[in-house]
Amino acid sequence: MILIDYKDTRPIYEQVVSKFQTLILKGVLETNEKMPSVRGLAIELSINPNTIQKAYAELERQGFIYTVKGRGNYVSVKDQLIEIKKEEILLQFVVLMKEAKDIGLSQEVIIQRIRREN
Amino acid sequence: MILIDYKDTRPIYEQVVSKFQTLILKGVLETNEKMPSVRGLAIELSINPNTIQKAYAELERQGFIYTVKGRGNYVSVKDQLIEIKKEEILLQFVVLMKEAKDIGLSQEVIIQRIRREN
Amino acid sequence: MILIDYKDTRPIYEQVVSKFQTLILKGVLETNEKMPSVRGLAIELSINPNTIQKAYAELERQGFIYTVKGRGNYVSVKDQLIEIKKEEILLQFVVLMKEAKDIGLSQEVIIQRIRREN
Amino acid sequence: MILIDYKDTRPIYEQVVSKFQTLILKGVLETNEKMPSVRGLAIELSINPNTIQKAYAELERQGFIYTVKGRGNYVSVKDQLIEIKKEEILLQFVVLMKEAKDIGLSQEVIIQRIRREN
DNA sequence: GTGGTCTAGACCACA
DNA sequence: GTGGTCTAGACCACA
Repeated sequence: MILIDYKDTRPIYEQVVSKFQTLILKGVLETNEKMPSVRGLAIELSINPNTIQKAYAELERQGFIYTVKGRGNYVSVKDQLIEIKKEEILLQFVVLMKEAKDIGLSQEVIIQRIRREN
Repeated sequence: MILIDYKDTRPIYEQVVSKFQTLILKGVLETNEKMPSVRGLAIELSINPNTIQKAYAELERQGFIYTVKGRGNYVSVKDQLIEIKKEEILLQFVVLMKEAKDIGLSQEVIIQRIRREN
Repeated sequence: MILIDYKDTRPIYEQVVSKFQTLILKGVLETNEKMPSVRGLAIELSINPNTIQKAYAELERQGFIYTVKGRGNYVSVKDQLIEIKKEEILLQFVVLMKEAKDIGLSQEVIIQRIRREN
Repeated sequence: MILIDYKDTRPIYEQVVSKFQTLILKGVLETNEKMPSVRGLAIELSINPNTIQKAYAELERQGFIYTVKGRGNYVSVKDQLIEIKKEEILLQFVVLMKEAKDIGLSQEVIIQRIRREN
């Protein structure tokens, strides 16, 4: 389900976080579904359990999963997540647009390019 | 001219690089203008000369400045830099657009938002 | 595996870069093989870890190695490196040939000498 | 006669040395002709007399000029210089050829390329 | 353990 | 004065 890319420059725990975000947002993992156990996943990927633990803590902080003590981790309600994610991306567009303007790249050129590429 | 933000998670040398990139791209520092000396800037910002050195080496590698031994560092020809930067930003827009589509954020919603905010 | 030559006028970090380039290009170090650790090599050569760090950063920038945080440095895929290197050397031949012509050294004399020596 | 290129990465004195080598080898400056005075040239190029002094010392060491105390510097006998230079270049070819072989670039490919480019 | 960043401070080449 | 290199040593994130 998850593969670590050792040539990726990002730390492993960040890769794990990002992979699960995608799996959850795309619906591969469904609302309230159980996440793989920390230990089990660590063995499967041959990485340190601390690293998985850190990734899960981050996913919980971001609201993607919730923890039930003694039972494990579960996927949060998806619809709310998507709304949050959408806002984040819109914000990134606005920030990038500002950078673009600073170096004389006009809104219209960018909008044209976005339309062309998609 | 430059301020270090100790709450910023990025390393200091990276902040310095990024600040100067902006100053150069915005034209605050002009082509062939002398950069602050390594030692002078280090004292002004109360950071170690090695850290400035590292930032300047990176700026030189990226083509933003050029070094004359025994004389100092100078700002490179700006026009070429801007063209490179423009391409980079357009690429980021395309990447971001792809992410947006994956979670069902339509082109038109994004374009509307960009137009509204700017 | 690596020896520093203190009579060499080049800085130490450059010698280290150059030695590893050779080892990688010659195949002594193979694709995905682990590089010596920064600290370990520093102790072995009795030089400062920062100096090794600088050399490794340069090797990474040039595409010879890749870094996995918390794990170490690894040798990159070799084939691409060799193609780049070949082009560089051919370019150097052309430049040198031009210099030769400027002082009246003919193509044929050079080709003869190369053939004799090799 | 001589122009300093401040974007050149080489130190100024080295640029001066290299410019005069070319002028002498190409015959622009003839055998026994007087070299420009250290002070005069320093003023003309707006650089430090120490720098010119260093360049002339290097040219003398390499046999390109000779010094007459109280009179100035003079261009050496050209024919000998050319022979020395030719040997140097041939040596560089042999060294480069060795590098080429190490990465599997054959003599014949190089000779072909040299022939094609010239 | 492993690499990345940073400080304090020295010494060198070059101008 | 100016940048470049290096040492000694600390602290941090990551595994």
